[in-house]
Amino acid sequence: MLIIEAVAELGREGVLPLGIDAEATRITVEPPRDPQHGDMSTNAAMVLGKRTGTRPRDLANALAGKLSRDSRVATTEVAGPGFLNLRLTNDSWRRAICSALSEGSRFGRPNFGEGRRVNVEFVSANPTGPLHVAHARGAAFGDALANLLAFAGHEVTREYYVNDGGAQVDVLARSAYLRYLEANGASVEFAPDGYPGTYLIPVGEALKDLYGTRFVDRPETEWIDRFREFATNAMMDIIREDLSALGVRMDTFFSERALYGTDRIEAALRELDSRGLIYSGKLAPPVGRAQEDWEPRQQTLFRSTEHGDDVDRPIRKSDGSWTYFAPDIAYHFDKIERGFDELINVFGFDHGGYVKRIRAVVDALSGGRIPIEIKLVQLVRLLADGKPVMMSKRSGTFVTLRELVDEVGADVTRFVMLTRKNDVALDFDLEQVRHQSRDNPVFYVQYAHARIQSVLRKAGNAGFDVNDPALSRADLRRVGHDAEFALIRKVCEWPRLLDLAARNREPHRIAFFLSELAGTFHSLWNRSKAEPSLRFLQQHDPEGTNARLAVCRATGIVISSGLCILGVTPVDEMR
RNA sequence: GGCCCCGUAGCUCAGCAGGAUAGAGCGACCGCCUCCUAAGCGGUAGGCCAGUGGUUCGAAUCCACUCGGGGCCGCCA
Repeated sequence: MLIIEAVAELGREGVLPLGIDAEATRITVEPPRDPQHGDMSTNAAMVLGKRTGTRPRDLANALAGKLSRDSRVATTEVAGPGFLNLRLTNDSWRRAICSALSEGSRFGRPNFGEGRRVNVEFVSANPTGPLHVAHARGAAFGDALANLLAFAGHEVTREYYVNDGGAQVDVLARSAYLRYLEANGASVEFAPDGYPGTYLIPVGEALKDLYGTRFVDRPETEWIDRFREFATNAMMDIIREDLSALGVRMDTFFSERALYGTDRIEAALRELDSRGLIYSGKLAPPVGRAQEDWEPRQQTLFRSTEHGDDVDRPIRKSDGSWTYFAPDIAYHFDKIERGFDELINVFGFDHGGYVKRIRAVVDALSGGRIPIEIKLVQLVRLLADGKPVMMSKRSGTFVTLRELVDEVGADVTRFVMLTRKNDVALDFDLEQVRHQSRDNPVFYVQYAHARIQSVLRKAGNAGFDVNDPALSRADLRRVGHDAEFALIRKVCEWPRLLDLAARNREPHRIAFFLSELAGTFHSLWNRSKAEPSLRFLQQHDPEGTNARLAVCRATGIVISSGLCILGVTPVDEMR
């Protein structure tokens, strides 16, 4: 927050004459948990007192003397072991609202990204079928994180790694072949590891339209390449549509298959080899698990233990072919070569075992220069009538992203998916979001925004100028009630919250904050029923109305930009 | 056996780059619509922050261990 910055600087200035290093990093200036303690609180005296051997309370008093001369500081108070509590003048708060109005959707934007290029890889589901509910969480999280980082000044690339090179797409091709035979009138039976989902039926029909009976009863070698490519493309079309239904648009789809036969994999391995990280050897059998059938085999290994992994990882099978890990190495090498300053991967929790080796690869290939963060997204349980909805991929009846979005809408899906930190399991209660009530956090926030828009519409119709430039000139001395200041203070928390959310890669904080802000707004709204002086629109008092409209609009700006970061549409009215 | 996540009010969860008396919603109880959307709001009750040690002026927050719950791990991707 601007005010925090200002106070922090003042704090340093105030401390300097006392001969203390201003770069003391453990000094914090933040709003205290208990508002009774003022608007801002700093532990500076306690931290510095320790260093200099001065009594914290004496230091705090000295600081208070300096700070109380600033025009923005209303009162200072030394409390507890040496906290210095500041109360800002009402004008400081009013100025913050004005700056919110003049900055509009840029209000609160942290700029620590400084144009750094960040690659956010997310979803990256195998192209073997439609996206399901867990992917929806990864998509909502990854996209919101990308928005958040972009908002904080990063140059963000959203990327999807298409695993179209492994055995699973052969299985897909065979399943598509069965549907193709079916379209040609045969009766078929799926292998236990096949993909029996009905989404391949149209693919089989399309293949029949394309090839007629040409590949019926022909050996696999004749059709597998064509069928794999056709089916994979069809699946990626479905996945793109699924993402689009959720409002997610990728910048890049990176094909694993495209790495093969181009020397890309070999080049990445040469790079590792040049760093002495490739060797031929045998892995020890895993401890503590059934190992009767363990046969040590000679294979090519990556010395990932040099970079923090628990064991070295195979990159060639004993028959000389690549493991799935080999193209992963090449893929991350490619990202590094594309010049990103930072990599972020969003994985499902079932990929927790790959975190260390991916980190090791990036660390090794970039010589430790490119930071990579891997965010694991925990599982989602859908609840209907308070009971988990059964999701079975095997039977082909798993709940798809599309079904969920069709049922509750993209906005609800995204918001609810972001009401938990990424690494905590999430219960998605279908019943809850069907109700338009306080239970439904999406509704609650949307409702606040709709009320704000409604007020502004009515004000506009009544002849008030509700454009931001006009409102930013409002005389905010006309607002001063506690309930109004509660809202103003909440709005002013936005920049600090954004900064924390972006630095910690925690978009869920925005969802929680918006709920709180909406609550503060609804509270003021209802106070006005008992106290008509709090009502926004008052025809007989145009100047006061302008001032209250300014606060109202500032709240709307924050809700709107918060929702946009989450990828949720701010609505103007409830229907 | 190893690794990852979690354990905070009856329930669902915030808070965790250490800070003062631990917060919110739901549920329970008591209230509030001649007035911009009551699809809402106010109030009351409710806690050994799993446990034990450690670091610190100060720990729900950091570290170690223990106990509980969930998940992942073998040239399958």
